[in-house]
Order: sequence, then structure tokens, then C-alpha cells
Amino acid sequence: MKKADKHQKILVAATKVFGSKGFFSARISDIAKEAKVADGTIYLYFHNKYDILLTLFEEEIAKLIVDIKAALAQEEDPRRKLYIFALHHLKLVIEKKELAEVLQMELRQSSDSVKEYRITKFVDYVNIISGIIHQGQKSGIFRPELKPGIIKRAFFGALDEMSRLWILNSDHSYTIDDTADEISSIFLNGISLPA
Amino acid sequence: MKKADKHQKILVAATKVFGSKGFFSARISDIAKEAKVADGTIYLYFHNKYDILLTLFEEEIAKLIVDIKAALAQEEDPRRKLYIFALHHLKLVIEKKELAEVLQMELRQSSDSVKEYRITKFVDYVNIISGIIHQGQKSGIFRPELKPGIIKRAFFGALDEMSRLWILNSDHSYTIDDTADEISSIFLNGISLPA
Amino acid sequence: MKKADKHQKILVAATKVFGSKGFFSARISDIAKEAKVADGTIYLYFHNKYDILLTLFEEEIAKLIVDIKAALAQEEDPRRKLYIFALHHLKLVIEKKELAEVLQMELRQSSDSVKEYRITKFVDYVNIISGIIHQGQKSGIFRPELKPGIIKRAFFGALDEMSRLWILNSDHSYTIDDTADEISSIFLNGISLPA
Amino acid sequence: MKKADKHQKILVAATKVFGSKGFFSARISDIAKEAKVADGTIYLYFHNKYDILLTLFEEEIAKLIVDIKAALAQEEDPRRKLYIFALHHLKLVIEKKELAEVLQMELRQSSDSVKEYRITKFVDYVNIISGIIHQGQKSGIFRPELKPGIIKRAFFGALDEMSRLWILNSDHSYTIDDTADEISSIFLNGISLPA
DNA sequence: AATGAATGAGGATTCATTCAT
DNA sequence: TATGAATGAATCCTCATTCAT
Repeated sequence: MKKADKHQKILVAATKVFGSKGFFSARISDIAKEAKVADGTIYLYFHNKYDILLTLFEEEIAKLIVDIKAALAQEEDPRRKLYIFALHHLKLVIEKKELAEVLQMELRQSSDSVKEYRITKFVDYVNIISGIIHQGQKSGIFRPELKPGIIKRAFFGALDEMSRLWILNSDHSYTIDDTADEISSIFLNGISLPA
Repeated sequence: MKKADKHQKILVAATKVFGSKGFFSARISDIAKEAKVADGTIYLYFHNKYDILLTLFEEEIAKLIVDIKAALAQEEDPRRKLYIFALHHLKLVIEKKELAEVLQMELRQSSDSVKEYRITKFVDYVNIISGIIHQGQKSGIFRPELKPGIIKRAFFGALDEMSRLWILNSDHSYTIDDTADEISSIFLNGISLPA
Repeated sequence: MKKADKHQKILVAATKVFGSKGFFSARISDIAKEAKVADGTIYLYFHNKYDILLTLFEEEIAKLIVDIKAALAQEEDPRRKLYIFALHHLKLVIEKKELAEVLQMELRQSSDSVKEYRITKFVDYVNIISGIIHQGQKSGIFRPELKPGIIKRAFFGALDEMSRLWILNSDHSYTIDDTADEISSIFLNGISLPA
Repeated sequence: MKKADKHQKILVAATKVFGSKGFFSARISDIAKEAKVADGTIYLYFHNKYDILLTLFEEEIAKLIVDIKAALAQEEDPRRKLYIFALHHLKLVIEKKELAEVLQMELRQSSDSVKEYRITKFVDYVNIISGIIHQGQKSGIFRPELKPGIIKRAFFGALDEMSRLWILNSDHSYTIDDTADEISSIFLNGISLPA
């Protein structure tokens, strides 16, 4: 197994373990067992437990940004773009339940280093939304008086809370597409100029 | 000092400490010092560290529900009610920054006992929103095809994310009233039937 | 048991354990067991394992300095003083075998903090010797051309090496008094001016 | 590279590393890096970390004994011999600072295997001194009532302490020759019969 | 009821040693 | 022979909880 593979294997295991027990309750030995490596091996790839969490965010959010930007590039209409963002975000929740849980829980951690982190990678992600809003305002589709800084937060928050619903409830009454559709249409109705 | 007072004093201290360091990083001795009692005294009022967190939610959210319901009772119009809910929720963030932080962070903890708890008290709180939506749909003000279960989550999530913005940023460009207004109007535009 | 007592009890235990296994091989749990306290209790009195060692030196050498100075105060003749110093030093080896072993072993540790320490407390101790030499030179008893800085080291080294002999060998062919006498007389012959 | 060369290279590296960090704080990987071999390679030449230390003593002290005996063979006078021994010992400190540090520190370790070792090789070294004393007593130069067993220890101790001075202090006020001269003359004055 | 010293279980991390390549 | 990634036993230290006073 190549070096990069083991690095990845540990991250995958950590995502799962952090997701199910939370960062603090997760034990290094849990991650090691899940990754089928020795405890000590983890320290060949990461400085410490916290470094695993940080790397997790860095790598996964980076991937997510790439994916979403690729999907958005196919589309012109800011209204459609908002829907696509919602859809992607919610899809992530289903496909990478564990990462979503980590995002859910750990992103709220108040430790300074995470806060610092947030203002880099995570903010890039959320700023995709304000970019869409901005574009829509320039095209005369969205109401010009709205502050993109507020909308992006509200939109992200709405999606995020929906994710929480999915993560915590096992039986899902609604499909992703329906939910993405419903949330984006509420927002679109809310922020669009009358035709 | 009466028994109830010390119980309360510890909860106030715990709110502050959990808020600033998070549940796991908070030490019982931190809370004891903040409450100006001995470490051991805490165990005369609470079973364990976790019990403090649970009690905190129970008591504080209960109070919050009472407050909000009182405010809503003054109002008939579901559209106004939604604005009032938003305003109250955001006001809480300012007035009880620490509790809001605890809500922000710990509510996301996936530990089973919290999950269990959420389906009681916290859900009551969020259900106030779906009650408003429902009422609005019955009165023919809100679009009848929308699922209150989704709307309530989206609305709460939007508010919650705005709170996060406030908690983590020190300088606030927008006022609470503006934000409550903007968010509720997006939603109201989004979910209202055309007049 | 009073607080100071437990502090002392731990130091006594540490002296014994460090003495028999050396600092690095000694386990905190060994010291705790020897002191009949819980492992954690040690950390109520000391910052860490290293702090125990440092405190040990500080307290024991301080006591030793007091004792030796008291004994020297009774005496005028620098020649007698040197003998008294030798006698006290060697007596310490017998009476506090463990501390002597710690001194033997750990004082040689090259860690910076110990080195730093040495230039304070331990140097005070050894400087008692150069004080005696100096006094003897002023009184015209010791050869004036000798450097007290060298003599003190040589004399201490000779005593120290004799201690090592005692500590490592179980059967002692010579008595302390004989040894103190022999070593001090070699030095006295070596450094005295012809009568 | 021949087998013996790598064996030697590791010992040289170990001398340096043990000397600067002490045996316990030295890491196998430090030695490996210093010797420019892989960690695992060390185990092809030594059984374990401890075996390196033992071999170090064995080989280096053996060399030292050969050197000193060669130098002493040139000389008849026991008084000159003592001076030569002192000079050689102190020269070692300058030339092989690291080995001297190892001697300084690790020789004091009380671990049983080292203690055992000491009674073989190291004792041979120190016994060179008692041999000189004995010879001097037979020749009627040194006082016959002195116990060579004590003198050898005291002399070695004095030299050893002087080494410590050199190793720990960077600026050396005295030259080796001066120091060797001063120490051996103190002893010679101390142990010689009046002419 | 209140205290805070004492407890000891638990876990992150290190590093000597092994072993597949 | 040589490598260095992998191992996992070992240990310092933390801190929730207890309990004698």
C-alpha cells in the first residue's frame, strides 16, 4: 500500500469515527481500529488528533468546492445555480454522512484554530453562495437591496439545518431533490424581483 | 442562600463556561470557580457533568418557549408572528451569548442522550415555527402545498446560521431588527401566496 | 495529614525511587506506590516528574548547606574545616543513600534546566569549599598560588568519587571517618604551606 | 563499506548523541540519522539500545587503557606516571568530549547491567592508578600507610570532577597541562614521603 | 450542606524494535 | 545487507467523581 493510500485510509476512518462519536469522544484507537492500522501509525501521517480533524476539513471541503464549482460552471441562470448548490450540499449529506456530521458538529467548535480555519476554506465554500447572489443582482434577477452577506448565511443555514434533520432522523419523508427544490424555491421567491 | 439559588448559580456559570470552551473542553473546576463554589458542591446539585448540560437546555429552552409564546400571543397575523419569532431568537443570541453558543455547539453533539433530549424540548421550540406556518396555511396566507416540516427547519436553520455569524464575529454590520426583518421577509416572500 | 506532610512524603518516596532506578527508569506510579498515594495526588504537589527532581535537589541541598555551615561555624582552623566538610559529605552518603544516588546520577544529566539549576544551589554548596580554601590562604596556612576554583572541584570530585564507591559497593572496607581523614589529609598535605 | 566500518560509524554517532542528550533522552533515530544509516540497520549490529552503550564503554575504555599504558611504559618515576595519567585523562575530555560526557553521565546510572560492567572494564582503567600508587609505595616514594584503594578513587574523582567542569563550562580559564599539573602535585604532595 | 484533597481510570503520544521489501 | 514503515507496549498526565472532615 502506498503512503498516500494509508493517509487516505486514516482520514476515511476518522471521518467515520468523528461522525459517529464526535471529535472529543472519538479515541485514536477507534480510528486506528477502523483504519486497520496500529495506533502509532496514525502519528506517522498526522501530528496529533486535532491535525486529523483539520486535514479532514481541508481536503474534503476543497474537494467539495471543486465539485460544486464544476457543476455550477455548466449553468448560467443564477436561480438554477442556487438550486444546484442546494442539491449538491444536500447530496453530500447523504453520500458522506460522516463528513457531514463532522461538519455539523465540529465546525461549531469554538477552538481558535478551527475558527481561524473557518475564515479560510469554509468561508470559500459559503462565499460561492454570495457569488451567485451577486451575479443574480447584477443580472437584475435578484432584488438589489438584499445584502449578499446575509443571504448567503441564511441560505447556508437553511440547508445546514435540513442536513441536521437528515442526519439525526433515520426515516426521511422527503427526497433530496424535493428538499433542494423547496428550499431554493422559498429563497428564490424571497429574493427574486417580480418578473 | 437557598438551595435553588445555588442550583441556578451553577447553571449560570456552566452556561458561561460551556459557551466559551465548549462542553468537552470545559472543566468541572472551571464551572465551580465561575460559580464560586467547591468542585464537590456541584455534585450535590447535579448527577454529573452531562447532567448540567441537559438541565441547562431543559431550563433555558423552557424559559425561551414561554417568552416566545407570550410574545406571539399578542399577535394574530402569522406573517408578523414569523417576524416576532425571528426577532426573539436573534435577541437571545445577543442577550445570552453563552447559551446561544452552547446551543450552537453542543446541540450538534451526536451523543445519544442529547439526540434523545432533542426530540422533546428542543423540538417543542422549533415546532412553534411549524405551528405558525400551519396557521398561515389555514388562514390562506401561506402556500398550502409547502410542508411545514421542511419550512420550520429551513427557517430555524437560517436564523441559527445568522446567530453563528454573530457569535463568531465581533463586529456586526447589521442590527438584529434588520436581520430579523430581512430573513423573515425572504421567507415570507418565499412562502406567501400572491395577494 | 497536613499538606506539607504529603509533599514531603512524596519527596522521600521519590528520593528512594530515583535512587534505586534512576530518574528516567523511575515511574510516577513507582513513586506513588512508595509514597502510598494515588498517582494523581503527585500532581497536586508537583507540576511534573521533572519538577520532583528539581525540588528534591533544591530542598535537600539547601538543608545540607545549612547543616554543613552550622558545623563549620564551630570551627576556626581551615584545615579542620576541610575535614569537617569531607566528613559531612560522606556522612550524607551513608545516611541518605538514595539522595546521594540521585546526586550521583542526576546531577550529571545534561538537561539545560538542571545545568541551570547547578549554577545556583549546587554551586553554593561546592563554593563552601573554595571559601575554606580562600580563608586558609588569607591566614597563610594554604599555599597562596593555588587556584581555589580548581581545588574546590578536585576536592569535591575526590569526595564524590568516594561516595560512588560506597554507593555501588555493599561491603565497605573503610569507615567514613577514616576516609574523610585520609582524603582531607592528602589534600591538606597537598595544599598546605610547609610549617 | 566493510561491516566493521558501519559498526564503528554507529558507535561514533552514538557517542555524539549520548553525549549531547544523555542515554535516555537519545533516540535510536537520532543515532541512525547521525550515522547516516536507517534505524533498522542499527539492529543488525547491536542487540538493542543498551548494547550500544555497553559496547561504547567496552571499546573506548579498552582503547584508552592501551593508550595510557603505552604512555606510562615510557616512564619510570611513579610521580611522573601520576602526572601522565592525569594529563591523558584530561586530554580525553578535550579530544573526545562526547565520550567523556557519556562517561560522566551514564557511568552513574545504577542499572544493574552497568554496575556489573563497571567491575570489569572500567575498574581496569581506575586500577592503573592504584598500580602506580602501589609501585610508588614499593619504591619508597609514597607513604606506605596509605590505602591504594582509597587514593585511586580520590584521584580519579578529582580528575573526573575537573572534567565535569570542562564539559559544562564553555570558557576554560585553565589549560589542561596546568590543571593536570596542579591536581597531580596536590596529590603528590599529599601522598609522598618527605624527601 | 459545603469543602477540596484525594483518587484512579482512561487516553494521547512516543519510540524501541520488527519485518516485509 | 539495508531500509524505514509499521507496530503496540508503555507511561505521563488529566480530570470527573468521591468522601472524610
